[in-house]
Amino acid sequence: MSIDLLTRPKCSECPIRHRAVCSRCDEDELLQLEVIKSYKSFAAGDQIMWRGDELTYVASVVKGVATLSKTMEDGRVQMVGLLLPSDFIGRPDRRTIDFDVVAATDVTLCCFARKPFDKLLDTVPHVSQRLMEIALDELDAARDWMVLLGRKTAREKIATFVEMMVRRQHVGGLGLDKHPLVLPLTRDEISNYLGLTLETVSRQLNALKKEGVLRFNDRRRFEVIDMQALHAATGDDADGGVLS
Amino acid sequence: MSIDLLTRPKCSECPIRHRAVCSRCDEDELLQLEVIKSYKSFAAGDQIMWRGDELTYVASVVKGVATLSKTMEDGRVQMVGLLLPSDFIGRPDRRTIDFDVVAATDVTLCCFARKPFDKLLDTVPHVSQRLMEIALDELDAARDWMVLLGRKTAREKIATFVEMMVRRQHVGGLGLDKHPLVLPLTRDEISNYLGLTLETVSRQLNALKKEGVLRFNDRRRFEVIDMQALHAATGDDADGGVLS
DNA sequence: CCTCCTCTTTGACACAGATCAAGCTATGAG
DNA sequence: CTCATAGCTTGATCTGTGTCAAAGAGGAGG
Repeated sequence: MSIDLLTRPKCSECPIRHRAVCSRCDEDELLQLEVIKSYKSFAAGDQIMWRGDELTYVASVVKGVATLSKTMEDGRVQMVGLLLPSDFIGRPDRRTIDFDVVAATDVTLCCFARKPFDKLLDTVPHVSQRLMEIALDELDAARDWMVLLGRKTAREKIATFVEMMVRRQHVGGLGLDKHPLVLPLTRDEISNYLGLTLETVSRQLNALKKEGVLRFNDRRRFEVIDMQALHAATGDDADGGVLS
Repeated sequence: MSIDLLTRPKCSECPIRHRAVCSRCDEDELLQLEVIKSYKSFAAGDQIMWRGDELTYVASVVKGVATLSKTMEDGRVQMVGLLLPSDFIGRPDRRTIDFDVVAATDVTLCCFARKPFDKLLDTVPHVSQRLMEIALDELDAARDWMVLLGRKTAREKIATFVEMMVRRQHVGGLGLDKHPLVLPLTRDEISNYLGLTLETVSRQLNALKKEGVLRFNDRRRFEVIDMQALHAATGDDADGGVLS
């Protein structure tokens, strides 16, 4: 999965130092990019980009969680994407974005200036292919989310969300689907992601707790007691469980 | 808008006869494709592709309307896309699709065999760029739809849908945002697109009729009496109205 | 240690939309 | 012309979530 788009740690101990590589040929063709990349940090709650902003750089999430969301005239909010480490912001040939990007936790981005990046796309072959893959992955994710938003019950939405958190942290992280899992969003943010209210999120989360499916230490830290029951509650096909 | 992806009418009177062109350089670089393309027709209701099918060809819709939808284990259905004339089916480097494609009306597709098409992507530069644009357009559309599914009321959903039908038929068609508009989907299909039940769709549509916003001849054919009221009912920003 | 502030939980109640159930209207076949 | 069928409308009722309100954590700063 898109771990090595354009940024990859030079050594695993120092997750901040990335280099640009081509994931296809696995060579440092793009080492030139080293020169023009930079890091930006944002505190939890900071706005990273505003809807309509000129995109002066593209970026990859190194650390933390950011949200993409759209706000209606009257204030209703729908989150349309969640950026975890290794996810990418930016799109070739688009000067602006049509949603807000906000740091949900403290976030570090690895940024590439727009112009050189665009030129890169023309010169190095496989990079644009990689970007296409990313775009299609996002499209698939968006469509799955449409099913969730349009047809799933509150309980199924919550279970799906939790399962997704488990999977993403399992893959990126250290293994062990149990002990050290984190909910990187507040109840309110989760509700905006799932098309619910924060009260409903709270109730459903506590229902799963009461049933012994989840356990919470903190409000944010939890573990899954009964993975099977969790999956059963998602409403998804039986197989989709462990697969990427 | 993506009218001239890979298929463009040779003359406007004969919309069936397409040739492959590169929309960037506007040259017939791809005329070779003439050789390997073919037309397939489907009757309303026909399944065009099944979820998980091997994609042996990519295609462009010439005539008619097709739907993309996902079905949950227990039968709940969510439509995740609507293909109108000039829309494209298929994705580079993906062998399968994860949803069903069904003909909502009689449909004619302009098909290109998979293999030569893939090779084309490697050789002709701007085609893959065009595909990227298409993918990003679809992604934007999917995200707008997420807002609709997650946050809009039944009335807003219906109004948004109708407005979209007006816009799409206005652009592709002959002009005149009035008289000859068609609802290419049944109430049931619309409900699956909007995350509602068919009864709610029927009620909301008739509500708009009773208020004098719409008028129906047929169950399928309608005209917009009060465009402004329609837009006001969508819940969208004031400006988005007439823009592409 | 206390206090403020933000996030969360919990309860009571309301309502939009789902569900269930007839009945209606076209259209096409025989 | 009649019948059958598929799609649509309309009504009555139910229910899952939203809404409103109040009170309970937990952390940060003094």
